[in-house]
Amino acid sequence: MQRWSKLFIPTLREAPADAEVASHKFLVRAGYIRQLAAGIYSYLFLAQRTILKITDIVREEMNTIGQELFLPALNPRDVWEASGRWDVMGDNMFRLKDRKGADLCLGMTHEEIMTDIARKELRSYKQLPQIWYQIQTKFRDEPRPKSGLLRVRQFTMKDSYSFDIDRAGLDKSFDLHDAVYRRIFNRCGLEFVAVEADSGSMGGSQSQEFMVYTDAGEDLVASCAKCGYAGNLEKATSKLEAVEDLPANPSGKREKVYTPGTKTIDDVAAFLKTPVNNNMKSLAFMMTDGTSPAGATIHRPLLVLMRGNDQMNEAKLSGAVGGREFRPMQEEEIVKYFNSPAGYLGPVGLKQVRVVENKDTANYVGDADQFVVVMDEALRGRKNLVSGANELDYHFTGLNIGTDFEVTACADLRNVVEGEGCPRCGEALKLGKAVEIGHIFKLGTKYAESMGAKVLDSDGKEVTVIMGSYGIGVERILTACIEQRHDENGFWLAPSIAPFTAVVTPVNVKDTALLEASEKIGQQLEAAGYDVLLDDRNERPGVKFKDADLVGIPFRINVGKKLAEGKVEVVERATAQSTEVAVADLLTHLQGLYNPRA
RNA sequence: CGGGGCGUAGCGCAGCCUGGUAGCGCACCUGCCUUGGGCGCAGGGGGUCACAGGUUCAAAUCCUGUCGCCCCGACCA
Repeated sequence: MQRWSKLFIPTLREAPADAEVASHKFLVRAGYIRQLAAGIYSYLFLAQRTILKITDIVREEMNTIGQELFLPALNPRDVWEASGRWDVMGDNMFRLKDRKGADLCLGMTHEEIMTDIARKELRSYKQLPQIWYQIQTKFRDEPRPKSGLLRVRQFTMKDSYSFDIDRAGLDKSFDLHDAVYRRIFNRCGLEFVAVEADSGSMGGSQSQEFMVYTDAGEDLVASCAKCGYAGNLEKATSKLEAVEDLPANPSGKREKVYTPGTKTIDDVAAFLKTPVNNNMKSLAFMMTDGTSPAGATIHRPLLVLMRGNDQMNEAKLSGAVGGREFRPMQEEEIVKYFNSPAGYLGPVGLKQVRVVENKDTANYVGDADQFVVVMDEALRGRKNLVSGANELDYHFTGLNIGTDFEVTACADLRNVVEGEGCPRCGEALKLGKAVEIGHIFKLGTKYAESMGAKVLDSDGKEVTVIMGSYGIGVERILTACIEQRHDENGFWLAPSIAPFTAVVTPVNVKDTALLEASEKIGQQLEAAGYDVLLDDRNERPGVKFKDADLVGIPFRINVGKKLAEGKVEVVERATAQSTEVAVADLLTHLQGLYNPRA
């Protein structure tokens, strides 16, 4: 049992002016954290206690499927060069030199180090599968740290890596993590959703994020309350209502129409008196596409075709062009490639690349001025569309795919809009901001291949091991809990991760009967497995109640004037519900609310 | 990296425009008082005014530069 009067719990009446989100304000006010620099925080006593409780849960659950290691945060350059990520990580990686001038970095994640161990030590399929995990500090030089502990430059991550001999093994390792993650987040008292996610340039085949809905979040998630479908906006799709096509032009062919001063889709639709979704929006980008024989980066024009009132998702486009980088065209580039001012662009008459499929991504074959044209799925099968004619003040009507223009590829590119139908069951989708607290995905052979992690299979043949990568942001569990469980006075953590499960509050410590009874109660609860904080400070009751409400402890036991009748008061922080309980019944009563030994 | 804002006591802020003794609330220390929702009274401690340079008899205040922090955007394995 700890005595508040002896502890360092620096609570504040006011939040620092630079705190915006609830978790940040309360973590500072409740004396959990103090900032050292942008995105770098010291964890004080209460924070450290809850983080240890969280990692205890993580460790306990992870031990059911894997083995804990502890790997260096300080990494030599060559390991990261072996995977190719020394360059890829760019400014996001902290880099330093040792006294001999050798390059080192601080680990952002540990695929490289784990794979390095695997390639040096694993020899046979008989040693597989393996699941190795660690709980370690990670360093990322975020361009913009923000929102307290939500986006920081130094944080704790549980990261694990699976090594399997085949796809089926990887599927199993993935499913094991999925199940364990659900248990971990449930035990921490989080309401979360598992969502389909974009695997990005990691090249994974399946990727799932664990998200907590909160306005403090930076991701957008679409989910279906009926069937449970959920997807990151970068991945989510929806059932779209069919759009009625316009009738064909009387000529049966496309027609060029004079549309003076109509630079936006809405202008064109209004001018032609056609629904916006019968218009095709043309978005022009410049894309990098490999290097020329001379070593120069090739820049290639990229045209994206969307329905008139759809928004394009950049992550989806990135996937559609094999992860190549792109940016919007500048005005003079538009004129150069389209021979037309912006506002009247369209796909008709553009020179296009040929596509040669290889095993990973499409190869574009053609001169550097030849276009890649990617069309959104929502346009597939549509007829008699309207689009710019690549000429000032003119648009085409009656455009048909295959007749009037070709596309290089067709892909899902649009952002789902709230209220659209769930792709599985048709129910209206909900869209909300969310924080990512965990991510599991199938890496495949990306690192094992580039770094040469191979074993012999049962036929004596050398095969590359298949990997998965699985992360949990430890501090984000804490912040997400606070975002989910707070009011104007403070927050309440789940008893499993709260720094203390109960605070015993003698209303007046000068009254020795109250203090002694409180101590006795505290000892009794400790014996039953509760972490008890005794608020023995010589403060007025109001001060103690305010502090207790602030710091996240789920239960409070008030020891006051009713003690004369043998009664104390149990207050549940989450509901503010207060119950008078005879001291003799206190333990049973509390166990009914939460039993640490259960 | 682009845009905006802010740096004055532990926290929240005023003072700066119009240069002249550095202030307020909370917190902290001492004493008294009080004890069921941040109580009251009296006394007290604490600030190189982010840093550097300049202007001036005199700079928290005006000028220049630098650093730091926050917000929006870009970015984000």
